[in-house]
Amino acid sequence: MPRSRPAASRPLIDFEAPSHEVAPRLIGVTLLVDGVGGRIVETEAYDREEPASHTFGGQTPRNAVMFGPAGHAYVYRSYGIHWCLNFVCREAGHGAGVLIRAIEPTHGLDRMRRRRGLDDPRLLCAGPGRVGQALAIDAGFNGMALDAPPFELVAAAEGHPPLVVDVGPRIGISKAVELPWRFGEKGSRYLSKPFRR
DNA sequence: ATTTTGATCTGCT
DNA sequence: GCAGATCAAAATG
Repeated sequence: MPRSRPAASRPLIDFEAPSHEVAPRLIGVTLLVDGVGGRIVETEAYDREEPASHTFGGQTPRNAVMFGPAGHAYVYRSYGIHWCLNFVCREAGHGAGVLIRAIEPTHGLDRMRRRRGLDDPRLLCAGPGRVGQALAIDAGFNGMALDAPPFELVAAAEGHPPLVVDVGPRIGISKAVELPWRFGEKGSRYLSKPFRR
């Protein structure tokens, strides 16, 4: 009698899917970089077909990784200051990804506090630039595979009550504002901004 | 409580 | 030149 296949033998997330489908599935998943991180509580989807995406105008040196295979990290510099982390989605050549916007810190709080120069856990990873600083992301992570160290993704534990995902418009963009491609854990105190309705 | 400003990178016009 | 998938400190009401 074959026993059921261990969950670890199957990829945790199918990144070869549209980013607006991958983004909500990432909510509740634990993201660790060198053992530091926590539960993803906020994401945004971006896609080549849509003008808010870095890939909208085609491939450039900066966004080249997003045109590569899914399941890799796309890291970009935001406003000249911050490093932001994305997960590449869809088939190679498409140009789609999910921006990691906020994390509920659970692992390596001390290291995150040192990197951020802050104590309040609610401010450690509440925003894409803050996530980058807390996890010590920089250009060297661009293009790295997400299924190998230093990255680690851990499935969400089944919660009681079960996890509910809020949906809304993306933040900080001026084009394609109508797309409801921001996702977050309902009621989380670790979001970059609350969800309205 | 809301607005402004500085940080100063990347790609487009 | 300038706008942008941002954040924090400073100025202002």
